[in-house]
Amino acid sequence: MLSLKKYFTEGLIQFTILLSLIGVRVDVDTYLNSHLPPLREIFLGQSSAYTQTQFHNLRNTLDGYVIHPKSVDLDYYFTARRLLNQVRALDRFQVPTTEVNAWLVHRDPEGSVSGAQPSTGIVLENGGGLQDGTVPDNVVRESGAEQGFGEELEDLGAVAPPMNGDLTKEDIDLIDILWRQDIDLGAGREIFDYSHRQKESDVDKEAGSGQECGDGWRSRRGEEDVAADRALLVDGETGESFPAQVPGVEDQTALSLEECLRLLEATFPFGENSEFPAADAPSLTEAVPSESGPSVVPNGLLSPLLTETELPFDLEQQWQDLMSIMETQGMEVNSTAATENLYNSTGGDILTTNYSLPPSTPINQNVSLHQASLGSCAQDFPSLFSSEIESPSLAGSSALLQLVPDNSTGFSSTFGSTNLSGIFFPSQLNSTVNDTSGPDLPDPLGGLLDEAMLDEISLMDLAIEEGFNPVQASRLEEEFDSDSGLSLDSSHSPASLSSSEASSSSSSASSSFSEEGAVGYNSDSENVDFEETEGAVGYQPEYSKFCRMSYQNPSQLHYLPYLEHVGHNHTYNMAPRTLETDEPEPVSVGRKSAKEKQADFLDKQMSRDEHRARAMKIPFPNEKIINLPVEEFNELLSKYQLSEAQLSLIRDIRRRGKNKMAAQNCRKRKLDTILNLERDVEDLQRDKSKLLREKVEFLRSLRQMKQKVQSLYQEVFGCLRDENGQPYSPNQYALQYASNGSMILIPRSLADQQGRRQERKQKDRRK
DNA sequence: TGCCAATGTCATCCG
DNA sequence: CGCGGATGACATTGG
Repeated sequence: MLSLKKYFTEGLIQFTILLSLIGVRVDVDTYLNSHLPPLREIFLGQSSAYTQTQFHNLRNTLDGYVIHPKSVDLDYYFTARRLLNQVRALDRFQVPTTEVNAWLVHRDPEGSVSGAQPSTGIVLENGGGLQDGTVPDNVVRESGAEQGFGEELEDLGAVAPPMNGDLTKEDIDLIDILWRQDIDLGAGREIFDYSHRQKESDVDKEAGSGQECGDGWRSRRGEEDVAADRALLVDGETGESFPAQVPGVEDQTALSLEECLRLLEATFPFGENSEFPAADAPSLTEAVPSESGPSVVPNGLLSPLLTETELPFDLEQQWQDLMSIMETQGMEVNSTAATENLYNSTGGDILTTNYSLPPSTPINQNVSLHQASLGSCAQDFPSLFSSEIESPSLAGSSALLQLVPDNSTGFSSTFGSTNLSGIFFPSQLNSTVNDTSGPDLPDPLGGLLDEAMLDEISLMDLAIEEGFNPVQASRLEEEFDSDSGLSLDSSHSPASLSSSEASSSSSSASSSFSEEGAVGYNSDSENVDFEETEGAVGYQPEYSKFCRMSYQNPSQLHYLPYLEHVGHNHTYNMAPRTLETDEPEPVSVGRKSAKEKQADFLDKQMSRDEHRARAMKIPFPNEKIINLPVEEFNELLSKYQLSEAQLSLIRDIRRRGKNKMAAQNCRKRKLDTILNLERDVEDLQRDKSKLLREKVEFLRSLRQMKQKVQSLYQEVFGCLRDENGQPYSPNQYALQYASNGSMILIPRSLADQQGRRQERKQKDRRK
């Protein structure tokens, strides 16, 4: 039997969770223009047990959302609404202002290092370009990436799904006509969209907080194009504008090599986490001492998400993803002039001599990177590279060009010995001449951002959208101001309601509401000594406030003054006058018609047990029968000479009365349990949504970093020249980080070898 | 009159 | 073993 009960209880919980989940995903109330009651209403019932008489006009639902079916809690309501607004604010993809400022503060003091631009997301969102890799033009690819970003936003649910609202066919036709009339005025069709208008009106109604939520929606449609013209990118949700300049991508042609390296460092702050060993590098490189002091690493380059939050997945995984994505995409993004120089035929002949060189016979040219300058520097090379390069003695026949950054220590600490060649120059490049059109392989990160996940996020956002409508507050206040139909005592104020309910819900929030037991709901009673007022029903004032049985309206109470401070006297089994004496007396004296009315009224209010008690001439009120402790109850019984039938009835009354209270408590508990579960589900969904959003942000940051690294790598690589002043072919050579922080140029075959070795290691480690 | 939500009651379990 | 709380199931009530 116990297991059976447990089964049912768990079944109830599961059912509740299931319904909540359904209620989120199938947002009946909002998105389906439902004529159905809100979901909660479906399984909790439309009306309220305790507020029916108080809020019979309220329907207990505002905009389809139940505040509390049993007792309205304004504190909770407004708190929930405020929190909901905050959550909605979280919902928007935006870089908080403080974080943007942090980026600016941490920027490399040299203004030329504009790769450290503060805009975290959109403009650097070139991952799309990385993925398709077929568009040779950077600018085009960037715009495509922006589109991809927009789609991503939409996938994330940041954009309200289209809905038809309550449109009838006439409405649609009218809209069509109006639209055709206005279309030449430049009005977009969407302004006739009912949902759009509704959303806007909602936004307008949202004071304060609405600004952040709603404006973005408008700006998404209205300002998007304008923003693009202004070279500003507008966050689809927040409406924040970001400068569209992407110095990190295009303007870096003007960067010095030194700065680029610093950028590289800052872009990869993984430091000790870098798992790329220096195993093979020392044999290939000859360390050149660093010339500079402590490195200046603009950590601010990193997305604040990366630095301030716990990474959702480990860096190792990120590295692997980075490796794979770079391998698949290779140099495809690189279409700048500098890169193209790498592939022109002029350098080919010279480089071919190096191709045949065995990797075991490297020579160092000892070219310090800081001596070179990056960018479209092809014409500057003769002057840029010192005689060391041109010197045959130094160059020898080696294909190994050692590049030493001026802050090599920082480099080594951050990169270790990293086979960048494995990252940037996939093996396919060795066999393919067309470097600009890399293999169109799926982005390994794409799996993390697949549609399913984005759909999930979208649903989560929808779930978050489900909540208190801004209109609800005002409506609730109106309802409160209006005649609620019952105001029995002074404690019956919104404040006392909310406070008492708050205490109840706070206790239940800690999952301990059941510990209060059957009498747990009278603890916060204001008129504790109500029991002294004879005739009060057995259950507690807290309960009586919500009890439907106490449906006397104030006017009736007017001529029942003795009930004013009792309030719920429907279980009286005696006429009021007789109660003071505790003596059995004929009930209906009938001296006056008013008195008769009173008696009739009381008769109607009396429960069956009270009628029975009166019929059996039980000499004390049912309240005492029910609520007295056993000892006192027995004492009371002993005072009177009662027949067996009377005693039996009294025991029944006591049993039923207690059970009645127990049932009420039980129902309230059940309801609280369901509500708490519902709240928990909402909280969990909110958390999940938040985490998913953070994940997306991380992935976006990672993509930015990859892109930065890629472009910087290409910058660096493009500036390298062999002893003849010709650029190296990325087909044959690759840059690699050595353990000592230096950067070396090694033949591609060697780099591929190392890359494969590392891959194997990673696989082993995963196992 | 039927529906439905709220409430009451009974039976039962359980501490 | 009786008391009383808890609770599922059913009955009653009232809108």
